[in-house]
Amino acid sequence: MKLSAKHLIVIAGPTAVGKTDIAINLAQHFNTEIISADSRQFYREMSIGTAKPDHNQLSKINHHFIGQLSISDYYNVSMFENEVLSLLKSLFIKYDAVFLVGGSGLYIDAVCKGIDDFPDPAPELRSYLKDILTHEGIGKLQEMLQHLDPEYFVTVDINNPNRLLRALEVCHTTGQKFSEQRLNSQKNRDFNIIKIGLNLTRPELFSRIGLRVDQMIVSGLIKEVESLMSYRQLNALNTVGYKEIFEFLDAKITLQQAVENIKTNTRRYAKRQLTWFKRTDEYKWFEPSGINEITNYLTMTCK
RNA sequence: GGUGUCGUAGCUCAGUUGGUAGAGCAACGGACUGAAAAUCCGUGUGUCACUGGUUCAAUUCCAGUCGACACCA
Repeated sequence: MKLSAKHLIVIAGPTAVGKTDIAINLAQHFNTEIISADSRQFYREMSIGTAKPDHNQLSKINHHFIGQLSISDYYNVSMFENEVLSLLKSLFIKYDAVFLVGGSGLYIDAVCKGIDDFPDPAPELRSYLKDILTHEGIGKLQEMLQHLDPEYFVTVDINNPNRLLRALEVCHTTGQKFSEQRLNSQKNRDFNIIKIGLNLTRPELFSRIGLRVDQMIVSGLIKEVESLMSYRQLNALNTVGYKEIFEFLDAKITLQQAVENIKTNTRRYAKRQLTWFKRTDEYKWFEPSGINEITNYLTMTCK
């Protein structure tokens, strides 16, 4: 453990487990602020479908990185890392502990461990490579990568277009192999990091997901999605809760089917989140009802 | 009440001319360093309704029971 008196307390866990409420309680108890690490709550146009904290919740504790972007803004993990680090610098002047709360594992890891620096690829390059994918298929991308970076080619998720596009993008932009630049280096942070994971039994979690999706419909999800219809091609809207309602609005499926699909896709998302967080033993796991245990644990650990 | 059809995985269904069974979806497991609520990979989880009979062997053939549906009364 570092000698620094500053602590970043991470609260992670699957969607719908109850992170928002717990984090607010804890932030009140420790008298501090919350940084959100939720890659879809960044967007101000998406509220109901992302289960953003409501006005009442936001008024209790200062939240950062909620609704600071528009869905048409370009954004990525590296930008998040830099912005959070610079925000932390100023928050740690006022507070000894700050909470980082969310379900986006990659974003949390970028803040905690850092991410290798790559130059930003030109937007034209990205669309050029995407065109190749669309018109010539993934085989062509595989061929290109095998030629440009044979080392990465043998370890890459060969059928995953996103991985191939990214590697090619970096190779082309830098003129060097992706594998030579992706060092997976761990950056040192001048604050201590404490990681808390929240989880429930599967039946409890799945039941909460079902209830929350039903509640979203009641709260006006359809209207929210309808208002975004003309932006549907944007990446931010390639999101559970939005893509299914688009299909309903296209009259491709019934509302009932759309709701079922949202529940199913949310369950799968929750499972992927758990896979991410469980692959390290850095998290100390609690049930969301165990607020007292968490408070005690944090009080002890922060000393 | 009678006749007929059906009963196989969580769901929808296929199949076995008798050698204990397989698809889709769901589910489960995993990967993942600039799209990450994205993207990708892997895995059948089963008293073949029940009870008997025939047979070396029955999920398959036969009988009965139960259940579902349809038609006739």
